[in-house]
Formats: sequence, C-alpha cells, structure tokens
Amino acid sequence: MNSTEQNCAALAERLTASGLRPTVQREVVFKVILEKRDHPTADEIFARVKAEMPTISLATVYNCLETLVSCGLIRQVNLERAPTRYCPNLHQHAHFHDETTGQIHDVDLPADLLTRLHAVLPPGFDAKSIELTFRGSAGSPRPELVEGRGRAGNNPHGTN
Amino acid sequence: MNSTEQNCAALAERLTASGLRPTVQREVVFKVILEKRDHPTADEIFARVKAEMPTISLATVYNCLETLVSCGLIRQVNLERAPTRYCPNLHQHAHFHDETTGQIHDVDLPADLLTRLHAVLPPGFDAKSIELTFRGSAGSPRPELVEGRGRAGNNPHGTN
DNA sequence: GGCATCGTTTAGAATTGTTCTAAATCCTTG
DNA sequence: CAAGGATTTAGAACAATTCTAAACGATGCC
Repeated sequence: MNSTEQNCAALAERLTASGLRPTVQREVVFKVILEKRDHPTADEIFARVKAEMPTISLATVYNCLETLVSCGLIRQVNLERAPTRYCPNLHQHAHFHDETTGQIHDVDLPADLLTRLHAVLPPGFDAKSIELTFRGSAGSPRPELVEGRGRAGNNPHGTN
Repeated sequence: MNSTEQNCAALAERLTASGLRPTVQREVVFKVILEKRDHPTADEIFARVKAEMPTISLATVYNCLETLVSCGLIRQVNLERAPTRYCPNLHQHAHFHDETTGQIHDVDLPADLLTRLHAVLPPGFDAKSIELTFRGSAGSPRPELVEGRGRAGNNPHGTN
C-alpha cells in the first residue's frame, strides 16, 4: 500500500466518520494538496485538479476544501475572507479575535517574546513584520484588564 | 491645543514629509480611526466619515487609508486581500510569507514558545487557535534548512 | 493674477475571491 | 427498481477592493 492509497484510506475513514461520502472529487482535491506542499490557493488547486479531472467545477473545489477543513484534514491559512481592519495602535501587539462577539482586542507583546519569535526563524529568514492573531472567546471576567482600559500599548496617538 | 489638533498636526507633518497634501478627507478618516479604537473595516470607516462629510466617496476612504498606512500612521490588520491558502501541515506552526517570491514556508514552533504565547493573554481570554505569520524575505542561504527538507513538523499526512 | 501642472477626489465600472442557487447526477437503502 | 438524500455542476450573485476617467483644487511660474 503506497502513500497515496494510505491517504485515501485515511480520507475515506474521516469522511464516513462524519457521515460524509468519500467521493472521487474529494479524493483528488486532497491528493493534489498533499502532492505539492506549497499552500496553494483555491484557484491553484482548481487548476491542478482540472488537469486530471477536467469536468470538475470551481464550486466543487470550494466544497471539497470546506469539507476537508471541517474534517480536520487540512487547514486554511488566511482564515476567513474578512474585510481588512485598521488599527491605530502602532506598537508591536497581537490581536485577539473574539469569535463570539466578533470583536478584536489588542494584546501586548513583551519585548523578550518578540525576540524569541524572531529567533524561531531559520537562518536567512528576515522578518520585517510579525502578525499574531489569537482566536477564541474572551468570556467576561475582569473587563478592567482588557483593551482600552489599562492594557495594550502606551498609546502612540494619545487617544482615549 | 487639544488631542485632535495634535493628531492633525502630526498627520499634516507626516504627509508633507512624504510629499503628500494634508487634505480634509485624510484628516477626517484619520480622526474617526483614532476616536474609537475598535479596528473598524473600510466600510465602517466610510459610514462614520460620511456622518460628518456626506459627500465623501468610498474610493476616497480607501485612498486615504492607503495613504495613512503608507505614512505609518495606522496599520492594517488583515493585510492584503489575498486568496485563502490551504495547508496540509496540521501541526502548530507559523508561516513565513516571503514577499519577494510570494512563497509561503512553514516554520516550526517549539512547545514552550506556544506556552509563552498563550501566557501572554489576559485572564479570561481563551485562545482556541493561534495564527502567526512572519513577513519578509528569505534570502537563499542554506536551502537545506527550510520547508520540506528536514524542518517544520513531523508530517501528519506522510507526504514527501 | 492667469495658466499649466500635478495631486486628489469622485462616481461608477471592473475585478477578484467566494458563496449561493437550482438543476442534474450519483449513491444508498428499502 | 424507486425514493431519498448527498453531491456535483454551471452560472449567477455577492462583497471587498481596485481601477478608470473625469472633475476639482492647490501650487508654482511667469
């Protein structure tokens, strides 16, 4: 049993476990993502899949991708095509995206943590910027500790 | 001199320093972003600005935002409206976005760093996922150290 | 001051990535 | 085999953003 067959088996298993059908389309989409590990876009995947299955439609590729993501077989990198947001806090800081409320909070990043983050890069990789986003829910204990009320940056524009 | 006037002065200074003109539109857009530090989208900014300048157009808001970003007065959060990318590496890892080539490389994250990252959140904030993206250029020394050749995850799908 | 020039704004069209829709097709099960 | 649901398909719809061309406005030069 070669690697491709193994992956197909794993795929089929996951799908049926979630009450979904293992279809050729899902198989092929999964396969092309595994074949070349280069973070392709939906369009690129569509092109590659089309090469061996010319009848497939873009919508199906999107469907398959969604299915694979929901089964935990692949991940999306640029999560959610949300509108770009703008932020007056110019200090290095992370964002906490509260998925329950949709709100975004600034989170301070200590200098030594930033150093550690840069240190994690292999030699030759020079990062001009770091984007760090947490996703989850914030609950609501201690509102005095969150954004705009005593934390997150020393306020480069003098607002508040 | 109040805070708004200060900010306008700072804005005017930055703009002229970059050979750009301080216009009312740029001023108002900047102002509404500072007023309410809540990471608004372009549409939201458009709505707020329209309240005090009903003739402004959406395109102008986009223009102004771009200008403010390029002057370093604000930052964009969801940088670049790029197509979503898909990734078969299911391990916790960061991405290095090489802006010269457009390529995305996986970068391993040691467990203790992840712990530190979670520790940075204020109490009550519960992060289900962390998204960490570096942007910069990779140069090309030591190709044997980068993605797909010995680093970045122990390969959950058995590819390569 | 008048005029050419260049930066800026505007409205609307165009583009891009993605999702929706409705019909066709495919499996599965009874 | 028929009924039912799941899946695929093509194309329309959508949302965020960018482009375009025309109008406008400020600035510099004589």
